[in-house]
Amino acid sequence: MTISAIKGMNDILPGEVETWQFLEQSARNIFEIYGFSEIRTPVPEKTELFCRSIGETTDIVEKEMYTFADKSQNSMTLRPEGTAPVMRALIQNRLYNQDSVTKLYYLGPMFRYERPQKGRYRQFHQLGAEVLGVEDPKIDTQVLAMLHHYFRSIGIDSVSLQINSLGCPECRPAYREKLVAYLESRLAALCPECQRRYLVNPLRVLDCKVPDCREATTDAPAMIEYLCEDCETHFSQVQKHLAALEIPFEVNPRMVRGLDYYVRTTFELVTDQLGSQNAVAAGGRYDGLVEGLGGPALPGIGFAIGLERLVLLKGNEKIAPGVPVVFIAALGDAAVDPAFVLMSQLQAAGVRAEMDYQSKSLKAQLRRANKLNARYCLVLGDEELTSGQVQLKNMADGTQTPVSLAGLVDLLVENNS
RNA sequence: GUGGGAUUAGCUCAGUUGGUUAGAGCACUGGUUUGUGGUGCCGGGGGUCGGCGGGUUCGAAUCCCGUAUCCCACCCCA
Repeated sequence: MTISAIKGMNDILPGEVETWQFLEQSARNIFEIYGFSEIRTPVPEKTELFCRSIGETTDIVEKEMYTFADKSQNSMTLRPEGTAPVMRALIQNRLYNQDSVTKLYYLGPMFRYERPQKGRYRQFHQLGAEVLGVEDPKIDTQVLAMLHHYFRSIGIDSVSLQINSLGCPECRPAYREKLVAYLESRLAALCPECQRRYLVNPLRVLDCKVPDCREATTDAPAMIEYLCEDCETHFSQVQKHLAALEIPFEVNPRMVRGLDYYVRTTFELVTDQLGSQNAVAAGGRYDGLVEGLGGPALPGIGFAIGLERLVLLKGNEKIAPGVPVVFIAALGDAAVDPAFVLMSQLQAAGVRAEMDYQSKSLKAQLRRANKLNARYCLVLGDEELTSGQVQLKNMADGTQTPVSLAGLVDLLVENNS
């Protein structure tokens, strides 16, 4: 039996890794324009970090974390998301002391123990950004503008932006009571799952996908109708700024978050092209999180993009792999070593050169040159070695140019640039 | 955690109502033709039919049960 990768954890292979690199490089370019710096944190963290930030009763903490004890019996967890570790690093290293605004982005693998399916894996990758220290709604809009800019730059337009406000510790409790009372009056019409959770997590019921539940809750009270004055102002300012920047969006009063730390503005970029995994990016404001983790009372807002989902969206348009500039075919055993030296010289000079490492027939070598889509091809045999002249063949149009072996490197270096 | 589908060559898949030595295309490889490659033709290697356990049968790749993995959906999320 051969050894296979762990369930839900995938290799990223040549042919698809080019798409990843493109998406990552584009993100670095765009995020830098908006003043973000990269931060890299460890993959495992103390389990407590996630319990305290994400919330004890969330699905992630309750049943999806990769938690284990190390040899000293300390409980550690492979990070299931990126925000909490970044906040931990921010507090530990006092990054907030540099400036009144801290802008960070991260990129890396996350782990959740779920049943894998399209666009959802046990090891997956998130690309996220966080802004700390600004409560002004302009920063909410700024973050959304950057997200919008990024998606435009990578050529994905099949997503739409949905926003909502979850209120704050001032106004949410009162709303929550109203919602629970409403749900209690409709309890019989809800799906069993919602009947179980309406007390623990009533907002979740609004996001239920069972048609009957949606039907039964069409006139449920919405958080945005019960926002306190400050939250109301904040939310309307975000929308005003979005309109000013001509960023299309729609308000979805039923959108909720799976993590407990979110307040006020929340948002998702959704698509209809990935089956049931419709969220490609999501995020929101988390004003109490840093303080809750023992840091200063810093407001924060951020998002995370699911890279596997982004790759799936981008996937159709394959990014062509690099092609060799020149392929060297060796004719006869005596030419193999000189061909190898020539190839090495070309590579050392910065020219992408290829040959066949095994001694094959000339036909097989040339077939490989064609398969690799090399731009030029030359045959090196006894004749060429004694005369010092080779025929450089242009594979596209078939034309041949006589070139001296001595001048070949210079010619190709020039041609390459 | 709950459902549905799948598993046969390196890859994509056929294999009819169970019936002898299990097939195709691509890929790989040898030869040949074409000016030293792209085309055509002729050959070749490669599979104990995912694994294990069990059942039905004269006979199982084929039917049934268990188990593993993958995919898809639910749940949830990015």
